[in-house]
Amino acid sequence: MASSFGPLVRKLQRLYPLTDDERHVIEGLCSRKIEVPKYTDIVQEGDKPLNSNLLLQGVICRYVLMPDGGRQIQSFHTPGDIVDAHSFLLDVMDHNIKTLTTCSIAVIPHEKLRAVTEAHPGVARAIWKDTLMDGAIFRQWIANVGRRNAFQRLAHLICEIFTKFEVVGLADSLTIDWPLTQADLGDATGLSVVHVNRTLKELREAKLITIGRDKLTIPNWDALKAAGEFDPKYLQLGGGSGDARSLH
Amino acid sequence: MASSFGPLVRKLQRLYPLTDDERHVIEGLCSRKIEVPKYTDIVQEGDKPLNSNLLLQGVICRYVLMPDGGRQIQSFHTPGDIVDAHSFLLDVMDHNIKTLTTCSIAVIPHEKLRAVTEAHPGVARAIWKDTLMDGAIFRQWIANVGRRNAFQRLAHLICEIFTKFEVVGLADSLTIDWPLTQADLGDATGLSVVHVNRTLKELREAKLITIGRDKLTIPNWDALKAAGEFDPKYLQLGGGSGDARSLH
DNA sequence: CGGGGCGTTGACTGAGATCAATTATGGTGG
DNA sequence: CCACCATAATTGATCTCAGTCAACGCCCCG
Repeated sequence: MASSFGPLVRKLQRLYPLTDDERHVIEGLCSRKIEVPKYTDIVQEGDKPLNSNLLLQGVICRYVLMPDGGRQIQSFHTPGDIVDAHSFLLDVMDHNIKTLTTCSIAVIPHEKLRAVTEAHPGVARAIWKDTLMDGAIFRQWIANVGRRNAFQRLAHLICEIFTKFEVVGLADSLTIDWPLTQADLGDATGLSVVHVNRTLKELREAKLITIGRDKLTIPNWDALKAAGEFDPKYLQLGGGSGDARSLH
Repeated sequence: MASSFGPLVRKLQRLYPLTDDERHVIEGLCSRKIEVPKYTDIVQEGDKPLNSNLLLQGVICRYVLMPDGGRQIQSFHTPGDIVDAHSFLLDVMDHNIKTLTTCSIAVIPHEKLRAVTEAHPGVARAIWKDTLMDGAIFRQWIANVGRRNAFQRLAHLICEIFTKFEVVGLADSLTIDWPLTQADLGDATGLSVVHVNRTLKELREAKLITIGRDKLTIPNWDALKAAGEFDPKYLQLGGGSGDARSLH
């Protein structure tokens, strides 16, 4: 029934009941569509953007560079995510955003966002809720990096990514297209590349994952979930009003 | 001029221009005021709150408990913070919130929040922006825990706390009332208590901090800031329309 | 077919955890 | 006012997980 709508409407109505009117308003937010090649920064620290970016296709990460040259990835994003919704209200970017694959992106001017959220409290609330969910994921990452060992951290992160893929229909049963290098994984979990490599090997040997030719397979979801202490509650997949497909 | 308003209005108008009307509406959000003793959980994981809590006085932390009994603190809060604004839109709590001192708290019913944000887009935007700033702090913490060593982590955290205190007038020149135990610091930075102790000693020996009798003094702000790579940009103290006191 | 990025492995090092005492510190009841 | 107890801070000794350094293999792409 909602198949004529784009990924943002599909996502938001999973979070929040939307009227037909609101659905059309959201669909009209996008001003133009752009294609962005792999490994391209779309926003950089210090920028004062006038648009937000809705990811339509591909995978994107958010990261900061440390003074010593290190990098910390703070989140990954899948289609339907407004990767920098917060730039609507926070004027200067405190991090960078980069594509990890070729991406298709819809550009949403802040002035449109302003007009629409002013006129439609329901739409404002839906997008607000979306930004709050990002916050919930950030909090999880703090705990992941602060209190889990390498094995658990990677298991948890892989669970999160897989789930995000699955929700937007990018999982083929037990496997997904894997967009990350081991360096990316290290920068996301606060580990060195070498240690990521060794820990992935352990995960493979424990039969929790299979990696081959840009594909990742999770043969035993429950085992990986347990290893990473992964509880998808924080991803807020339960509530909302969308077609509540049961996951896993 | 705004002295007749409470800490929330003072904070929000620092973030966002507010009309007189909006100021009064915000002031009217609070339904009742409660006093909460030290070390008391005010919200717990799994709760489905019907109210949000505005901190009027005292210090509060947000934390999760890990399966192995460990604890990860995810944020600290000072007066003017709505410590669980997100519970307005995310129905189930994925973490706990606890007082670290005796606290005075204003309870804001979600239904009031709903009515007010629906009728006043400016108020909605101000509170939304506030939740986005929390998100910015979470992101900083990911980087702090993921990519800095013990010395830097503690320096950074102490800078953040001191700044938050200063903004709401809780700093007496170079010193503040220090509400944290070393265990708290460890749980916030992902370090063990023992190592926190040793690292604080280093910070003392480097003349970056002084701790005595529940007071913390920062004799050399610039040095501590440099040690923690602290850049207050993410706290969004610059913009807004409040009386822009220059800090430091 | 050569070079650069990424993955893999080994050897060594080190920051920070863990274990175990000991010493403040502060609150409480007699 | 003091004995007592719990909590927090401090210190030493030892261990370990993860970082660093270095080399090598693989594979894709020009």
